[in-house]
Amino acid sequence: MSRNLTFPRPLTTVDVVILSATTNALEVLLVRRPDAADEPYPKMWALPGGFIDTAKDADLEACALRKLKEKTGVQAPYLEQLGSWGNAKRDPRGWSATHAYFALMGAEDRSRANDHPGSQEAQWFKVEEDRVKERLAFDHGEILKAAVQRLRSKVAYTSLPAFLMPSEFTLSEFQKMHEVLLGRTLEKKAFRTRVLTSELLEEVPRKKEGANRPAQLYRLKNKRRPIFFNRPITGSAID
Amino acid sequence: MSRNLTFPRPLTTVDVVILSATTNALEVLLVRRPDAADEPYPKMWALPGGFIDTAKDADLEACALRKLKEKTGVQAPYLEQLGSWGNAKRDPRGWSATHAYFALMGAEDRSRANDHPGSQEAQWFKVEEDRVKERLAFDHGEILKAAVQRLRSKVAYTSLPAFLMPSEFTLSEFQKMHEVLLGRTLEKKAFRTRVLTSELLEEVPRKKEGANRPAQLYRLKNKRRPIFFNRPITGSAID
DNA sequence: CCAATAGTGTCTGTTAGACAATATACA
DNA sequence: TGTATATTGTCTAACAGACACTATTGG
Repeated sequence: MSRNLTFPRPLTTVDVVILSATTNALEVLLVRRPDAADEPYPKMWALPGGFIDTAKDADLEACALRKLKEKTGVQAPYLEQLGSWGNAKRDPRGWSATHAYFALMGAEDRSRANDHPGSQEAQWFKVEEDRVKERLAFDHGEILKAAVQRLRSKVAYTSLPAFLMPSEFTLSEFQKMHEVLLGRTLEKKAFRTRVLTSELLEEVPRKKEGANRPAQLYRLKNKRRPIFFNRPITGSAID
Repeated sequence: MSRNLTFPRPLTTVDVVILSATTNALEVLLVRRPDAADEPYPKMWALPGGFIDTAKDADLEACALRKLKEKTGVQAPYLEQLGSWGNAKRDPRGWSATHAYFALMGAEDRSRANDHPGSQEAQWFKVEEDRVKERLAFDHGEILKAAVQRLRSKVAYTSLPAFLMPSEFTLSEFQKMHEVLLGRTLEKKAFRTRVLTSELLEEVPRKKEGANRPAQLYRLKNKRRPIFFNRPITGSAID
């Protein structure tokens, strides 16, 4: 069957869609492609990623984490395998396949990423709908789109938005994050009941003060695993 | 950054977890590894799959479909990307990564697969819990487990079980399929209401006769896309 | 009539959606 | 007190879970 090792091997990369959010918008971290004659898509913006280092990377996830760390200095954000894309045309150098991951980064990690002295020019781009304004290298636009769609669809039935929050936050801030991701307002009471009756958050003995009634601060009970709700929250009907 | 093309390229394969079901159990199609000196895991059972043919395969999914067709003769079953597995140890020949897919095959396609004169010994194995009795080649046991878990978790909130049914079936048979996959009985009324109020099925003008009241036969409205329910069906509570 | 399976009626419990009402800060 | 935001109360609708009941076939 497989007169195996003689098959030409596809180029293999790992790319990471690193997402974070301001109070207004979802953002993605992109890096600029090198400007060299032998590099495809020179100077264009692209997802952080690149070839697997078979000497350093024990497995695919380790490779994704390495790239994440190199670009942002962040060790352990929420990380999920997104899918893989491979075909004959996506890379002008030949048949190539990429293993894509997506990472969510809270406010503290986001600032750390901003301070990180990367070897490559890197910048946060606002995500509108499911794309950035720039045309990206390779099929990275498509991969970004898949990541954003995955995140958006999971917002309705998981606690993923929690991984985009700072370490302490109010319920209103948490609701606002959901609304930014969904692009739609949510019903306050339904949101609060849902969140508070789940085992997602715990109170911290502090309030956020302002020119109004202070708001209870909460933090995540489990910084690693998302929780799954068994009914979606959608705000108004989708029809 | 990437002094790229000089990196050693991992071995790259595509594997397919082909699932079908009898009225009693979920089953998976496995093939026997060749018995040759230069082949790893000789004579062991493994998932159908193998190297990408960069000349023939336009993309990863085309490669998965090609392997599916080669092993079963089936053209277009339900096919979904499952994930990728890659590390230094899974293949003794070196750093390797596989892109895994999973396919669901209805009764007719299942018989067609049985009749298909494959180039390699192939056989259906009963899946118990989330494994087969045999130890599989490579990390295929782990990949199978992921496929079965994905299928099982989707049973509760999608119409995936429909893709394991024959082209016409009764609601009782459909319910039984759910029960086989979940390993738990379901409440008849809740099941029927859920299915019938969705847009999943349409009646065919025929009944299934037996030594009892004849049952209405139904068929899938859309043979390609699953539908998503917005509440899970679980039978008894999960606690 | 009996056995067996198909199919329905109806009540309860949970939780999202809508929206009004109340609470607590600062200025 | 007024303004702003936090927090709660309450009613409704949708739908799963439980379980009893009726329907329709062959033997």
